[in-house]
Amino acid sequence: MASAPRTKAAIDKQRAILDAAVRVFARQGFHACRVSDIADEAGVAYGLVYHYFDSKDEILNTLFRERWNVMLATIKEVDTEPLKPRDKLQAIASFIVDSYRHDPELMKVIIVEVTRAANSFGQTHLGEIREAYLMIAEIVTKAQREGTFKREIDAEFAAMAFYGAIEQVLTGWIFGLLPEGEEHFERAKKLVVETVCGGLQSEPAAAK
Amino acid sequence: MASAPRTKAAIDKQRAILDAAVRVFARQGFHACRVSDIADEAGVAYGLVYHYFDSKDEILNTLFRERWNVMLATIKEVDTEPLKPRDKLQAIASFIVDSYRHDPELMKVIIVEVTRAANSFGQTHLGEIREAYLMIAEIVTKAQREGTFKREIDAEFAAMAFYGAIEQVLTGWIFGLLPEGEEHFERAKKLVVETVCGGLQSEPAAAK
Amino acid sequence: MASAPRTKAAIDKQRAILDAAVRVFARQGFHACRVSDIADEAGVAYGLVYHYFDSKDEILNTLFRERWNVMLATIKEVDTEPLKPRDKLQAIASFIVDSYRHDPELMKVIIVEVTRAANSFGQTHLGEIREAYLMIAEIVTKAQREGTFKREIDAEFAAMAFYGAIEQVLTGWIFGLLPEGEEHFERAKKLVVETVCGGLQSEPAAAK
Amino acid sequence: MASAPRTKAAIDKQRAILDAAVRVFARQGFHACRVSDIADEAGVAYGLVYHYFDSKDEILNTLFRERWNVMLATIKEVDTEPLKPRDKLQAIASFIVDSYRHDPELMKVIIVEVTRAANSFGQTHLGEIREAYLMIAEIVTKAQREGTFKREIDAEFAAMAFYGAIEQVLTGWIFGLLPEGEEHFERAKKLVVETVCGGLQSEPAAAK
DNA sequence: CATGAATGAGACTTCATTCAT
DNA sequence: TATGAATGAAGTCTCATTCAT
Repeated sequence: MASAPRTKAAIDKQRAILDAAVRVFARQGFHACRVSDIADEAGVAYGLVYHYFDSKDEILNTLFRERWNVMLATIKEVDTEPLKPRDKLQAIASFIVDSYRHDPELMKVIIVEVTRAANSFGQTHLGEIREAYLMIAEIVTKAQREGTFKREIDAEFAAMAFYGAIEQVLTGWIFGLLPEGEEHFERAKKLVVETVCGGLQSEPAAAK
Repeated sequence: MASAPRTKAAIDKQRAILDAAVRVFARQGFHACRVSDIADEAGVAYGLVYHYFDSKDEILNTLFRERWNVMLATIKEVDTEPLKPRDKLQAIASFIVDSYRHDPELMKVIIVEVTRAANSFGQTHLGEIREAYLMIAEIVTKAQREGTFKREIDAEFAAMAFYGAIEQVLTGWIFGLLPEGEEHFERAKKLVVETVCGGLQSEPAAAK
Repeated sequence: MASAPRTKAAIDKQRAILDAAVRVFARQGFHACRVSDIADEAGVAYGLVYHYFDSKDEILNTLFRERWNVMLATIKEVDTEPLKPRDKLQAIASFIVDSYRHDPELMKVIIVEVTRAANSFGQTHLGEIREAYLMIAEIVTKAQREGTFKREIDAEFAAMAFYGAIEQVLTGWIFGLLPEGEEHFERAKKLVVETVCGGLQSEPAAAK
Repeated sequence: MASAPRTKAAIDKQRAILDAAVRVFARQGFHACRVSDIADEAGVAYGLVYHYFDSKDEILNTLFRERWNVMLATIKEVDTEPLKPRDKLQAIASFIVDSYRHDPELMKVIIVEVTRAANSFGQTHLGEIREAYLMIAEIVTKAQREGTFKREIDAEFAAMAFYGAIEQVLTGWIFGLLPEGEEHFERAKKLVVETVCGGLQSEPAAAK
């Protein structure tokens, strides 16, 4: 960080810049926006952005880390609770959907600019991203050991499928391909877990 | 297109540029690479790229359309065949995985630069992308009508989850998070369908 | 000056800033360093630098004038003393070398940033710099009148050669091209005068 | 170099940029001028400067090397000729003065921006600069071995004094402190050698 | 006196695109 | 078709200076 803010007011300014960056990144995309757009959106002078951040990159890195750390902490906490595997996945799915509900622009930025950006920020945060996948895989592994989940589906693979399904639903909202709104968010939480855990097939068919 | 190639040699040149672009986009990312990088990779003069393409954007657009049209055609064809819904999804999953197996760089480019790029190419190709989702959803809808698939999971939603699961597996390969290789590709085809159609839960648990 | 310091403590602060500036200018060069570097080096707040100085330029100007005035005073004094011309030049050479010995960083700054900076500070201080040359030339002129020095070498020219020889020796030390240390400093004082006054040629050859 | 020019016309353009840079650097100083000033002076588009050079720095580096290599070659050649030591130094002094006469702006740039720039370009070209000093010192060393020059003055030291005397004369011209013109140039060539080799003192005085 | 946040002009550099040959 | 020189708009980052407290 270019300069650690010392006063309360300074911290607020830094926050304002980060929040403005979310809006601008979400609206225009990281590459298409200019640092001056962020400054304008935040209502601060151009130079102040560089007073608090070393570069445009660092702003996105900061945004990603802030949110991803919450996610990692959540998954970690969920895993320690006495829940059934499916409920653990349900809690994670709910958290991610709620993250989107709470701040869709931030999640858009994270998904569009980081978790799929194999040549730029995704690479930078590979370790942190992988950590989330591994923790989910761990939940699956435990479920397989206790017999709740099928053993023939590799845990790491299952984790990717699960996470991918959720992220794609968010992508659907982001692109305007799926309907948004309270009820849809709640429904999505259930459905994604029902899909990945219960499967799309009806019971009789599955019982084939 | 800047200039439709007439001669055989010209068509080859254009192809060489497209193929070079795939490698360069995959290696450096669309934004990070320069048009001169593509020319160098293709072994042609800088200006020639502009003889065959109007812009850097058009190169990516062309690459995407070429591949996506094949995908759309495949899904369309699959849907007309007398297959069980799950086998249709299996065929689609196989096609996508094979696409990656056949040309991982191209698929990397499509996933990283287009299907998740909500502010740039993703927006440009939104119609085509949606078309694929809708066709998959249509398969699900029919399956639900005939009772093979559960009706409580919205077809469009199911389509997104299905597609997202596959794309995430490809993303795992792209990022080096999942192991690649013939056997893994084959296994992935089965597992993704087993996960989404059959569910992660073991029968007894599901039967609960 | 931005604000003439009144209290003893204030004077010390201003001195600390000047001393810090010498170190920073010597280490990074005037252009490459930032005002904040000076503040950091001095251990004072950024803004305080501007409390004592109007600009970054003024700091260097102050440093130069402080030292150059001592030099001018010294030359002036030397000239009034009842010394032989060569001894006068010897005294000047000694003063300059001692200046370097006493504060090599300051002399580095003066030579590198001022006396050769034809487009910036050198131009600003042209009058003062010329004054030194003229006083040396005056010594030579008198020596020529009294017959101690050859008349065929223009006094002004001789002054430049003399001063240039010394400054180049200092440059050699600054660049690490000539060995430093007490004995070298002492030796340099003698040699530069011996070179310029006595000449490099051995007597027989000169007597040719 | 950013791009090696291939055609005759391209080489001319590159030359035009270098020549323009000399004028601009000499007039405003390296730091004070902008790349656009160089482009304007050369009558080319801004971007073309970067087509031929990687950076503003590289332009100066190129200018320095071009000239300095000629100097090194000249000194080397002079040293191989069957001349008396003093005549060798005379040849070198003449070459430097002629360099100034031929292209005073280039010499100004080299002296002001490189040979005394201990923190930037001087450091970059330290090796090449030292090489010149060493070759001159070598001439002195040989002269001392054969008895032409006094042995009590270290050769390296003498080389610095000699070179410094010349450079200071050029500096005098650059600053407008010494009169320029054909006759002065010719006179300077002789005087600098007479000063450094013969000494300022008149014979009787030297015969002390 | 002292602090460091705030400002914004300015410069380098990049690179997509055009053009003359 | 083919080449690569030429163009210039645009964006990031720097940093001297100002200002509110």
